[in-house]
Amino acid sequence: MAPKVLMVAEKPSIALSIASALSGGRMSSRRGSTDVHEFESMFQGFHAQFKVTSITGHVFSVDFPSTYQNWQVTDPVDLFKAPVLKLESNPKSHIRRHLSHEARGCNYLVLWLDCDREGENICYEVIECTGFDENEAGRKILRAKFSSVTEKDLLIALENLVKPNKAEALAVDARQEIDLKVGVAFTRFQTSYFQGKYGNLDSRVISYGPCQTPTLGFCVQRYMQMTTFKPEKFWSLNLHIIKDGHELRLEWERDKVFDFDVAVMFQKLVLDGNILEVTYVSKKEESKTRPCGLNTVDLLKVASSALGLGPHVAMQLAEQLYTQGYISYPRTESTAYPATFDFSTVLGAQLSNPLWGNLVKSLLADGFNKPRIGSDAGDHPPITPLRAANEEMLGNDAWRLYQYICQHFIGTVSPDCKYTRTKIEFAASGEIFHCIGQHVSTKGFTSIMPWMAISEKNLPHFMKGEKINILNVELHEGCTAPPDYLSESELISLMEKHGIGTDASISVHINNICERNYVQVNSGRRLVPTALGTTLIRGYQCIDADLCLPDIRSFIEQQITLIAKGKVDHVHVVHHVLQQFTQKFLYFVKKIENMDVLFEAQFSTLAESGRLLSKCGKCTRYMRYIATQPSRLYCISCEEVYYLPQSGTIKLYKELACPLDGFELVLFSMAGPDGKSFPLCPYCYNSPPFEGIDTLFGVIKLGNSGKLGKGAGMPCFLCPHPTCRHSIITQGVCACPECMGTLILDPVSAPKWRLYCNMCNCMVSLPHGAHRISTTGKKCPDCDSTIIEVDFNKKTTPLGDGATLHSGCILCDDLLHSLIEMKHGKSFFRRGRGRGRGRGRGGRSRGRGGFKLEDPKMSFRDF
DNA sequence: GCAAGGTC
Repeated sequence: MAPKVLMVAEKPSIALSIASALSGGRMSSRRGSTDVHEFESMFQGFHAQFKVTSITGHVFSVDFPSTYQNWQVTDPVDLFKAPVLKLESNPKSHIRRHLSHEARGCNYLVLWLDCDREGENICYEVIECTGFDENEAGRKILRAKFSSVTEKDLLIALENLVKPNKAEALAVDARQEIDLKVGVAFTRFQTSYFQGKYGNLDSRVISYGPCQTPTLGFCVQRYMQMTTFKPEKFWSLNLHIIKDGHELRLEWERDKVFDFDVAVMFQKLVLDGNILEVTYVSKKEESKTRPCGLNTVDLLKVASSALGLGPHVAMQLAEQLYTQGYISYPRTESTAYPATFDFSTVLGAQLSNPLWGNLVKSLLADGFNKPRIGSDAGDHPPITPLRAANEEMLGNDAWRLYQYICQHFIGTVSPDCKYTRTKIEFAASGEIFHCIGQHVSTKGFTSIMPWMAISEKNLPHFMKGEKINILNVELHEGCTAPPDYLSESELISLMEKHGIGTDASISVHINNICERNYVQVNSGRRLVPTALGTTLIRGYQCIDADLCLPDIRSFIEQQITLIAKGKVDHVHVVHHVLQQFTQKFLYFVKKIENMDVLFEAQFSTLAESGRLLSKCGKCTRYMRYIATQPSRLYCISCEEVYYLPQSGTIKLYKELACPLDGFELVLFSMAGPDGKSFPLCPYCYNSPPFEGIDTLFGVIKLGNSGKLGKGAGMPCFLCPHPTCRHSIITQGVCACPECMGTLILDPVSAPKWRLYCNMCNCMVSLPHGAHRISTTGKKCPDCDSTIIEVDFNKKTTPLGDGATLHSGCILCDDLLHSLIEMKHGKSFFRRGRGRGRGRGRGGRSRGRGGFKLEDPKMSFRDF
């Protein structure tokens, strides 16, 4: 039987290229989690059946077990020693199931992941999913090494399959674990510490990361240079002459001096001599070289500085252009084209362009230049256009980005720009002056990239030894100026230089520090650090400057490189690095007050922030509501913070209190005109009373998304399952007749509903056949308790035909009594003992306490 | 609620 070969690529586009190349275009494709291409061909000397499919980047990502997920319970320092789980990154895409299914019955697994460390790591993720075993007899795992996806390179790779490199994969495992533990530990600690003290930090989370923090560090460093800059006055000489009827200004060789008297002395010296002699005339052929291929970092820099598009947006647009087939893969480090690159075809696609079609035509006719040799990172070819496009097809921003990619590509195959540079030097009383002229002979690539053009400057003719009269010598006073805020483009260069982030992640880190409110993008796309950003960096500098220096990333990289090279065991390296970071963390915690004094000077404490809103259940005093993110309540006397759901508004809810803890309920309304509202208890929201349930009285998940959103409703808090149809008595405001505690609808007994009170463990049965219980929002005129509605299902009701909806007060028999009696002849509820809403506060009861459904003594009245 | 790295 013909052997079966499963091939897996890192992304769908590569799987398609591989299948087309190996099958000669004769394959069939079917849809799956990712597409599968099937064909038959020769493999290792045999006729074989091939399947080529792909994943979409990493299949797994690392995280902590659920026992470490609670911020209140877990001490961040414990995270350094915590176990780490690999979980499917995107469970909904079912990549794992897909690979496992496709691998069934296959004899060979060929891994076509990108040829870098991350790719090597993903190889082992794929192996894990397919169930292949390296030591298994009869099944083989092979790795294809390729530097481009041209047919030729892919066929060569197929002939030279190797084994995947475990050491490189382990280096990535190490990086993942270190990044996770360090990032999460510091983030949780400093978030809890500062959010628990200050009210106007205006960031949901005070994050720390070995990439994002040094990125912020660069912005703040420039800001510090600006604020500490001391301007200095300087003076220079502007010397003018007239030659062939043209006035000409000459540059002073000394440029500027910082002493006024010295400047005046030079001015006098030159004026007294009054004659200028040409001492040197040079004329040189110069050239400005055409660009190398375009990589991601250069694209992002141009997008920011010339097109005004931020890196995050630029990457989104590039991604869109790529998936629509207008450009090649946009995430690459390489500026060198592969040897087999087909320039004519790429150029040919641009012939129809109205702006540069003619230029392309002449390049194709006259023979275009081979691009300059750039650097080959072994990942993907430089970014080039593929299909022709116009503005209508792409939309303005995508079109401008596409246009640049085209111009750059055409530039790379155009001639260099050639020009003549003339320099004339003059002397006057021993002082040297000069002027420079430029004349372009070949525009070359600057025709298509006009912003790179050499400016023409014609000079009159000068002869060596020629003497010229000085027209005047002006003393110009200037002042040194501080540098401007760091531009995005400069930041990208710094990140690249220091190895912070990768081509794919640089834009993410910059976006992160913006979203966390550490920097703001100013006009001209310059990054202005916020008070929060500068305070954080100044704080790290006070405690441990390493934490915000780029070396922190290079240290990790250098350590894991030892693993990749097989020099040190990965467990040892991880242990060693984490031990160092644990020490740094403990020292940071110990010295946090040094950072805190900076925060104190900059921000308002929680006690000074927000406004009084709702009562604390512990001290019964009003708590302050802080609306800036993260929105929360702060009790000044208890010094406790209660976080609230974000992105919405909060107001007091009917002055009702939660029966479990006495905290006043608040109403959360989601943002937007149709935003739903949910009542919630601030205490329960922060520490859910029932295990596995997000919160009592409102909020949180419903629907498949598991998030608040369109279609979300109030869940049954007894049964957290999203499809549970049990409703709770709305907002739980019906009071228990015994103790005035809130009665909770018990779905366990459905369809024979019961209400139970978990304060006093009593229970009230409701009529059999009731299929919905809810509150009316109306109050009983007698006792001020809430009137409930009992909706009976006609078919099952023992009450007889016509029984539909009954309203009544749960405390005051009268209303309910009379209503029910009309149909039934007896009351459901015993008369309540108390009247009014006074309620003793019991201890907080966790879980369902002593409530026993089957215990008849507990039953208030078993109907 | 948290990192950084893939990719869509």
